[in-house]
Amino acid sequence: MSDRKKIVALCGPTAVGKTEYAIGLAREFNGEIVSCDSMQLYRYMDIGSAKPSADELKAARHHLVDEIDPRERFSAAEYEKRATAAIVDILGRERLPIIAGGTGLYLNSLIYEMDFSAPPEDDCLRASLYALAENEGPDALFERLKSVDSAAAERIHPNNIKKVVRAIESAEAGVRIADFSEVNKKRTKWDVILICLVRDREELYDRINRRVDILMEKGLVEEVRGLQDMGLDASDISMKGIGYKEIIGYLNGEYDLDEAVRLVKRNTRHYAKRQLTWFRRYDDMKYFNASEYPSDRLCLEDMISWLRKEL
RNA sequence: GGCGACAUAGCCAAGUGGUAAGGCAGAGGUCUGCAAAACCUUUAUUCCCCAGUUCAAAUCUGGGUGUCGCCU
Repeated sequence: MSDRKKIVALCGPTAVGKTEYAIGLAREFNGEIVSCDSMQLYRYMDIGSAKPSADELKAARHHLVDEIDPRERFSAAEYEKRATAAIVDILGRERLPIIAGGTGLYLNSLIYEMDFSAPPEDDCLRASLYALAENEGPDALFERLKSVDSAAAERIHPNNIKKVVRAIESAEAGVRIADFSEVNKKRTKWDVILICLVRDREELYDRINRRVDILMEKGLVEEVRGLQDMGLDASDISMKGIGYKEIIGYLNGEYDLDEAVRLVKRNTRHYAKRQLTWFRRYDDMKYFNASEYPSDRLCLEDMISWLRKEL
């Protein structure tokens, strides 16, 4: 049909088993994996982010894993740039890019033309806006948003201070942030075939709970201690990741280790649920429920044969 | 066997005569430069059971059942 190239995106909630499936697809279709994961990007954060193992990284070429120093500030805009470069590179070598991961906003930036031209963060202004919310309440901050961008005020909840601040910051610099619902132009460089791997909720939650226990056995606490020794603390973006922020709380003496583990499990379950909500926005998503197959191998085979027809 | 306390949603729990707080878990959702973030919505026609008092009972009375504690 069109001369646009087809690429694949394998998404799904955390702990569903994406890594293994993505490698399976990469092997079958001469592909390379472009990670779409806001935490696996960071170096030194191997255990908590459930990064692919050394063997898995060898089994297929991975991009955007282990690329960023956790002390750096990263953003969706930055991801979009790097991932686009990786995809162009892979296509240039006549191989299939397979986007794999669960970070919805990042994925979205590769499917749709998102306008990241809005001004970047202004720390000084942000600090004063947060201070305003702190001292005079979220409503005072919200009034300011109304005066500079009434359309944004229509769709942002007054309590969502982070978003209100961003909208004010952008509007006062001259660019009103766009409404997500208006982002409907697909990217012109490629067509993304969307696949979502899911499992029955109960099974997924069970996998999450078990995975957290495994991360603990692998030495998550030691990993976090090491990151603290590197100078990282709760204020770093990378340390907002699930598994990191809770262990930091434990190391700071806010609660005991059992409580930290309970929080990691709970927050991971909540996260998986939010991811599933996000993916529902894509009408053209093809779902594979691994719980409906007797084995992962058979599910992967089914996925491969479906994809073969699509490519 | 005796005495006492308690019994409210999957869990924790407030409520001592005026029509069931809150938290957690669960479910649904929002999303344009921190996204594993941030935020929103939602969950008991009924308070262990039976009878009684009252205009009105989760709240008071009697009986039953159960749990826990203490004593023998």
